[in-house]
Amino acid sequence: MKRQRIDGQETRQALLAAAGEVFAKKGYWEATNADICQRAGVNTALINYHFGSKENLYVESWKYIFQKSIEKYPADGGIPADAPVRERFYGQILSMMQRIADPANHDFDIIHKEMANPTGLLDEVIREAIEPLDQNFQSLIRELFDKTGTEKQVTFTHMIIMGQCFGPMLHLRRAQGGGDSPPGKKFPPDFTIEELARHIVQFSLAGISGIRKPARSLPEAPYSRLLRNHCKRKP
Amino acid sequence: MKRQRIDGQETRQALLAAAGEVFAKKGYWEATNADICQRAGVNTALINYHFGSKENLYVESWKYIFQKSIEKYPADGGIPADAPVRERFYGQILSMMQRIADPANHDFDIIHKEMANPTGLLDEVIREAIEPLDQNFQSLIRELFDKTGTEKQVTFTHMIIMGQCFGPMLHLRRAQGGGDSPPGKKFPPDFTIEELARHIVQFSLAGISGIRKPARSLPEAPYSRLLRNHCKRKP
Amino acid sequence: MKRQRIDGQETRQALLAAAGEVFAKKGYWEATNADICQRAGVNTALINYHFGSKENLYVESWKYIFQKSIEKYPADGGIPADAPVRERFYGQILSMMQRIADPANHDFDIIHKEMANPTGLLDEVIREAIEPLDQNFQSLIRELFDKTGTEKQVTFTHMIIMGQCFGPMLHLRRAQGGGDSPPGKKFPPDFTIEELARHIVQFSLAGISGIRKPARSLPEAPYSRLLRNHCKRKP
Amino acid sequence: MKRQRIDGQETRQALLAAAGEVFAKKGYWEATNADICQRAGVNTALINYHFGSKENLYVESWKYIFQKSIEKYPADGGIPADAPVRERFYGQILSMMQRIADPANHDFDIIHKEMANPTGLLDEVIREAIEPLDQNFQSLIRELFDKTGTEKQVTFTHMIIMGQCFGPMLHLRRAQGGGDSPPGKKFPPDFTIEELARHIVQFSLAGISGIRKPARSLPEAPYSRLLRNHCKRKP
DNA sequence: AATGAATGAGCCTTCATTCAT
DNA sequence: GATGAATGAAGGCTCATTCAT
Repeated sequence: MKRQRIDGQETRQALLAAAGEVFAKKGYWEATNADICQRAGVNTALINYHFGSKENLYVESWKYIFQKSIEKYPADGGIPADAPVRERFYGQILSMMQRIADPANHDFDIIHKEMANPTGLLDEVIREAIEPLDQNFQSLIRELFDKTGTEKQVTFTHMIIMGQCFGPMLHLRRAQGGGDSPPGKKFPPDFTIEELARHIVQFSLAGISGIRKPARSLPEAPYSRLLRNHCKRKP
Repeated sequence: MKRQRIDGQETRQALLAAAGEVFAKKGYWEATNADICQRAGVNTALINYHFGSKENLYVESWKYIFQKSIEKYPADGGIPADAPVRERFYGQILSMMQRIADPANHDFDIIHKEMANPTGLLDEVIREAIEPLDQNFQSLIRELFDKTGTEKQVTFTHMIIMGQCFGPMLHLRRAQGGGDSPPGKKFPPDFTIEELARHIVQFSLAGISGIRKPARSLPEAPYSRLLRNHCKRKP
Repeated sequence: MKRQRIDGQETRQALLAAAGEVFAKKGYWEATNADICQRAGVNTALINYHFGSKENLYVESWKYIFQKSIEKYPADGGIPADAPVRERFYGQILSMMQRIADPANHDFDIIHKEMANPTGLLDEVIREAIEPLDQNFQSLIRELFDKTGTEKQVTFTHMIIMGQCFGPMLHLRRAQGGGDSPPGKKFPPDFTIEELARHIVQFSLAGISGIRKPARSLPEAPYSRLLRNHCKRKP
Repeated sequence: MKRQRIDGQETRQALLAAAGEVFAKKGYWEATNADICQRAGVNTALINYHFGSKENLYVESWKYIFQKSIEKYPADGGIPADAPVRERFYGQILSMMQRIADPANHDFDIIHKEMANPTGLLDEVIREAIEPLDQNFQSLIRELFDKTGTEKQVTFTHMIIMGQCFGPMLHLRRAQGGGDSPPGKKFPPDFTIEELARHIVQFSLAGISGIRKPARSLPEAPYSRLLRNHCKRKP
């Protein structure tokens, strides 16, 4: 009993969506073709028929779900381009966090797994997708520095603000994922993404100000000198 | 031709170390016993002889490399307990980042992989190892708030400062791992861990001040109202 | 080069039959999947494809060969239900012995191996299959006692008549299996199953009569008293 | 820390005894050298040191436990050679059954496993041990026939009386072995070996009489003719 | 386009046996 | 005589992929 369709598009899409979910949940290596096809309700052989290989499906499915994800949560968070910079800053941060936090979205889960356990298969496609967003965000930070920051300060600040956004989201995703993994005491019992985003914005605006005109320069002495200095970077 | 050793401890340690490297590089599922034993230069069956199973080796090897790691980089960063709080803050952050950045250390790589793709095997042992450090750090942040912060503010701040530290380190580890041009395109060409740590401290101290007495409350209007509000939290 | 079949049933049956033979010959633990698949002429992985596991194949194959066996030798031996009890007695005994003796049948070999070396995997399925036959036979014995026997006498008699049937069959199976000179040194050179069955019936009918009205009670004295009395039964 | 002994005899015996128990419980293939040595409290390598191989240990251990067994329960059951034949008959049967039923004895368990699942390793040694007992018993049966029975009648009778003794013992051993395997409704709740032995003797004496002078010849007609006649014996 | 069957490579584990001490 | 460590050969099972239909 074959489920014959007009063309393969329906099957293709079912596979792309199912693959996104399974890859996001289990990662590339633990996910099996059988898993994916079962969830998609199609025959196992169709992955190779439509995509040629598991690797290809992996790439295609990430592109697919990332596109859906970015459509649902545009990068600017809906803030007009002529709004004050703080508003746009808040908009981008909130949008990013909402995109990650939405349990229906899986693109970030896969990115995270790729960072932890790279297959290398998504390197190029993720870079292409993320780079524009990244540069957008970085120029916004540069704007917040109001042309007073060095390049290095901007880069560092960019990196650590991204860390502020992603870090807590990892815990949130874990807490969402399995009902068993302890959310830990870290999460206040009643918090919203908006609240956290506002905390980050407030914290970071003050942080940037602190970088721009250090109230008191961070004391170099007396103990800091003692700190060991093991890892500079690979020669 | 049998390679006989004085006692099994030598082999045990070789396996623990090799396992740490391989698990850190490939993750639990991609790592094969053959990989590990080849790197340790021993017979495949010895994993089961010495540890009973791959799972057990995984747990034991993480405990082993974490202990080495924490010995090399003590949590306080060498700052005495009676030093000013800012010094101790810097000490903990630098120590944490150095511990992660050191290419000879693999404990964090495994933690990261566990967060992205949990096997569950390390849940208990990691929690036992990390919890004290975590609470130490959190009480330090509470101290920085000088009893003025709410519980939620402290928790949020803790979470995002951890994010500041880890976020950049993830990119650094990737840059170290692959043949990518070190220290990765994301990093300024002449950066050091100490420099970044100092940036984080300066940024965060200002951020905490900003949270404690907000210069101007973050503008709620007019655009913020437009922001969508999708994900609160699962009840 | 793939050997494609109309449907999997052909392969399934080939595996069930081959498994029956191999399990009967070697027992569960000595039998290897490779053995079975080689005999069935199929790929090793097909056991897991069709049955999920070696254990499952074991159970399914026993059910399969037992069904074939009982179809070939119905329990009543072809004697109508209204025939005299002695005829039905003979019928059941002969049928049972023929079923065991037939070199094409393997269900009893497996039962015997399970009794000697239980895997436990067939416990339920064998019990379900054997119980009705057993009760049938026991009620027949009760009928032969003509309501004069105690419950214990009936039970004992049932047990030892079964022993009469099985005991010789075990030797016969061994003689069939090995290159031993058939029908084995234990057997008269010109014996037939029917002849042995008739011997058992004649012997047992007399035995039952002897139990019902003991000609002379078995002498208790004088030596019997000397007999040691080690094993009563575990309390 | 080596447990040095004067000579290996102590270790040898410990291994022989432990091997007997383990082989009896698990059979040759499921029993592992590690099992046996653990129970004997000695090092794994000693099996090969003292016996050369697992196979050899198997043979030696059976000889060892059989000797112990036959010493404990002499074949004649303690009945003098000049006692009446019925007494001696009873003596041999009871002795045989007690030897099997004694939970401290394992020789029969191994014999049974060898019959069900022959390794072939014990063929010769068992035959040598059993043959004298067998011939003894057979000549006793011949005596009971009082020179009236044909050779075939004596052989058949011998075989089925052995079956009477062994059959019930198999159930008993199973019931003794694991507390979980259902003893089944077959066993009267309160029975003793002596009682059962007496039942067998009474039954068999009557049976032999029935063979010698059949009260009424077993009816050949009308149904017996219908009985199928599949398995004569292998050509 | 779609399916179920089939394949082969590879993984973790077990275990009798051997070796150096 | 005794020990702990080490070895290598399977064995059961998984899974991406291929093939005939």
